[in-house]
Amino acid sequence: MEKLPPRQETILGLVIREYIDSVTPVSSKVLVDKYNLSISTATARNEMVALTEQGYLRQPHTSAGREPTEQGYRYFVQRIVGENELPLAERRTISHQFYQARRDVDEWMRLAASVLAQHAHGASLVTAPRQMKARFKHLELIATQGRLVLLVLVLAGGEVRQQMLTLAEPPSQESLSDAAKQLNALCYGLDSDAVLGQAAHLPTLEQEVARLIAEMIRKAEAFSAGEIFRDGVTTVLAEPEFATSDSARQALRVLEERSYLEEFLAKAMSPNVGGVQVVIGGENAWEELKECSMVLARYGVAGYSTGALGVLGPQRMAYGRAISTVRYVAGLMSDMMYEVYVE
Amino acid sequence: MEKLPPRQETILGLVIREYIDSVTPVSSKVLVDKYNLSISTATARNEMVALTEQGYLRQPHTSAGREPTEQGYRYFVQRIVGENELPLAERRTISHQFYQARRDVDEWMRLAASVLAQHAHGASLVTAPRQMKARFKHLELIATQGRLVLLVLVLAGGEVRQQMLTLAEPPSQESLSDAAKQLNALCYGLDSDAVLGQAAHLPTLEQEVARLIAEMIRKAEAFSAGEIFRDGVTTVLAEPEFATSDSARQALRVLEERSYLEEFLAKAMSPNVGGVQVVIGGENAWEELKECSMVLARYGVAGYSTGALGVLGPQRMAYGRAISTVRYVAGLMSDMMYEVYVE
DNA sequence: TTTAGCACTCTCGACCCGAGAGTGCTAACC
DNA sequence: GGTTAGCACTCTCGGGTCGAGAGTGCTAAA
Repeated sequence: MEKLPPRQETILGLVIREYIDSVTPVSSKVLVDKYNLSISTATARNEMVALTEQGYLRQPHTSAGREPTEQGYRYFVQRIVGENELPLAERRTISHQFYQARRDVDEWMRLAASVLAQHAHGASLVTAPRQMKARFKHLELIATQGRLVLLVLVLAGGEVRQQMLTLAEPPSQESLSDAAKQLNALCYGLDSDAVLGQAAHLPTLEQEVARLIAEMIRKAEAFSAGEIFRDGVTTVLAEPEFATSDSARQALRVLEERSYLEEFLAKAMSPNVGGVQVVIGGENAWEELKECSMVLARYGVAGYSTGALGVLGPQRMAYGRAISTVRYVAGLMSDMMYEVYVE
Repeated sequence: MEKLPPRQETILGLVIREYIDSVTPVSSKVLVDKYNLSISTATARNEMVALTEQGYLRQPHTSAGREPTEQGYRYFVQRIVGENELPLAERRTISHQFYQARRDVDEWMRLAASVLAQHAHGASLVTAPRQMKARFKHLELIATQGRLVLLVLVLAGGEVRQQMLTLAEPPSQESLSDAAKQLNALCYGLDSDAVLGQAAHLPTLEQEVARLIAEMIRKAEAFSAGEIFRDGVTTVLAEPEFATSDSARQALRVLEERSYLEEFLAKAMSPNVGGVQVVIGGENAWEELKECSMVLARYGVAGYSTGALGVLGPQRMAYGRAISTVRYVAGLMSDMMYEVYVE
């Protein structure tokens, strides 16, 4: 993306800022008046014509003001907003919140979603981390009623998975504990294949459990069964862009449908500016996100266990805020996960 | 609610059915034509006047058709829809889906939400079950990095909770295992107070863990940290009632905000027709739900571990379907939980 | 008690119109 | 050459009008 002449850049930036504020096409008059430009409206108009011809601005109709195009936003994000950090006060608040929740593993992602929604002013989403290479950490077998057994599997990294298991006959808790003990000793630190390898030379009960475990580990690698946390959906729906419920519904569908989101986040994985990826208007590939933008980042420990988090808003979202918030929260989450991750 | 004369009841039922279909005020003409009534439009009109005077129907404006009032829906639900069950074929499909997921405890609620949304044609919500009287079942202490310890607590009923714990100095996995073993033996089946009682005469590490456990158990009783599963939100937003995003947002807010929902479900706990509760138009108490109705039920094992599930839709939802679906799914979930629940 | 007939009412969409905002262009100016 | 004042032109938006159509309530007859 070529660099624009300084004055055009200034004007583009101001048009975008003003548009984000007012959500109405920006006229040359308000631009000059509101921002005390030392040029006349006619000059501003000339520059705006140039920007329109180059595709950075658009007129909804003749004799209306200008509004930014996707290309305009992209230039804005890449060249104008810059790499500013979140204000110290906000960073303090956020890190304090995470500090207070540091013990409650279940709470981390919920908190991340809430913080993102609040500080980036958008709908946030946070996926539970997925194990790149899941490994066995600990197993617990618990007798319930009759022939049903509850299998609790802890993976390296602390992820917990549960499954039911039906045996041929009611087991005693002792026999289960023994089996668990043996498997714990045998499988510690192993991956899915290795666990399966162990299964071969084991008694039936242990063998059955081992097979099940191997499958659970594989599943954990393939898909995060963990949920997707959301917050601030209502807030973002209040934005005038979503006044017609049709576009609201489209945006929501993306947030709701898991498969969709997975695909999307996969594509958005490739790291960009400081690890933060900005997707504007679905980048022509996502019909549903035509009117939206997303600011995304991955978090976690690279190569082991990572998830994605981000913010969705209308195209005219406050990119600066959003980018720095997403970057900061992703960093915090990564740090916390690093501490828990077991070598 | 008094019983209406048979013909009025018929007409009320038909008006509601037709309104649910067409979402436009129902005129005497379409009523007589479409349902082959053996009365004239004038007679139908007379009855409709009577129903309007009694508050079961309403005219949006003079010389428009009639639409049902909340009172009308309520009569419809209580007297007309009856207690019909879901068709066998659908019951089979559903129970088969649950059967396939029977092992995957994590999947149950997600599945319930999906089934409800699909079969009852509304936005569904399912809260994770909450322990009425949570008791200790099993504890696992896992060393991570440095002084951090991951505490995995399994409660009676299979609910799993995780917490981090920071010790004064890095522990060995053996010392942790020993502590866990001792506490498991000591605390099995105990409630929060009893666990706290045990804490007094224990070495520091065990004592600290025991206190933490007691607190976690108490928390589990007070609030379901477990999430709320939703499905079909997008579908219900497509309904014409929610065309203006304002009312859509109001309805969504109820679905999004946890505290809201908790309060709501608490109120809706009192059992009603076959354990299923129908809340129409927020029953004058819930401003946000003015345009919506909900069909709710509790599931789980009474007195031990229960959650709530239900469907939210526009006031003109298909009550018959919704009620039978909710009842059936709640029943299935309860059965499955009963099997897992450990006496 | 039911029904045919009819006058009456109200909504809804189409259309028109004028005010106002904002532009693009031209010509003068620095 | 870049900048600016002036001006004609264009398009939207809100309000008002109007006629068609739908549906009612009422009356009187069956």
